[in-house]
Amino acid sequence: MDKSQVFAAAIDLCDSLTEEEDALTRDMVTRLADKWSLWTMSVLAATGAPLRFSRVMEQVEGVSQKSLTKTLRQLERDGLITRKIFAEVPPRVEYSITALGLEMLRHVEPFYLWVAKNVANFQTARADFDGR
Amino acid sequence: MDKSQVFAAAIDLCDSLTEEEDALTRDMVTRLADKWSLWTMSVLAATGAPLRFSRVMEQVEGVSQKSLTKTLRQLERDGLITRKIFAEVPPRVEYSITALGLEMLRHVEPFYLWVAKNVANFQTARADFDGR
DNA sequence: CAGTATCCAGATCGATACTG
DNA sequence: CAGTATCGATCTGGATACTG
Repeated sequence: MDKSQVFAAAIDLCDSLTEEEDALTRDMVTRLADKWSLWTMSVLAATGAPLRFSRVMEQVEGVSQKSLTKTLRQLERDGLITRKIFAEVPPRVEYSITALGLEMLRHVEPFYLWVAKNVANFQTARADFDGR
Repeated sequence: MDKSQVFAAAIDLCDSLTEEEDALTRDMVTRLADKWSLWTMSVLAATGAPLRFSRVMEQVEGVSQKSLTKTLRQLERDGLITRKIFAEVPPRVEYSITALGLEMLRHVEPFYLWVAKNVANFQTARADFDGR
């Protein structure tokens, strides 16, 4: 197997991006890692229907109101979810996953599953490393 | 299409993990997103041969010595790269990608390519959002 | 050469309190 | 109900200086 071919396509593609596009790509990858984005998206996808702010907050256990608000705004800004406001009293706001958001989840899932499946490998690697 | 099936496997798998395993899984996903890990791994993979610290630093443009050291240690700890020290003066240290590291890159690549290909979608989404 | 040590700026996130 | 505002602890990463 030729190691140099792994990720080569990604590197080539990366080189073809402008600085701005590259920064945005990084940004999207980074989004994966922040504490609540992926979880929030998966809740909206799993529900398959619009969800109010408070329902999302219930399902994303442990998130603070502030962090959830920020997470939802970022996801909305990037076109991964939609936010619909109803002019009612008390106010109602509904969040839904978009087609782009679903696409993103689909492309993340294989990687995520692989990591979870290999969790034992990482545990032993760390044990070996720490016990040296 | 049934939205509720997207990412469902990941959620199920996630539920089956212990708290410790779940934390580790998050950790690995987070590793992806930090500023230099993916880039560093892709450099080692693309080279396909052991690389000295200073060579890695040249190719991962913009990384500081401190950040590169930290990145390399984390990757080593997780079994994604190896670090070989030669008892010479001046000291020589060589880094290589592992099979596990290559596997990880292979599972990340599709997602990464998808993001890069959709960079225009994200740009217009942001432009729409900001101009409202 | 390949780090370590120290300092510092900025971002992140939770807790808490307040509001249209 | 769905936020915003503020504070503080914690983390991240860069710059700089020093060392086996």
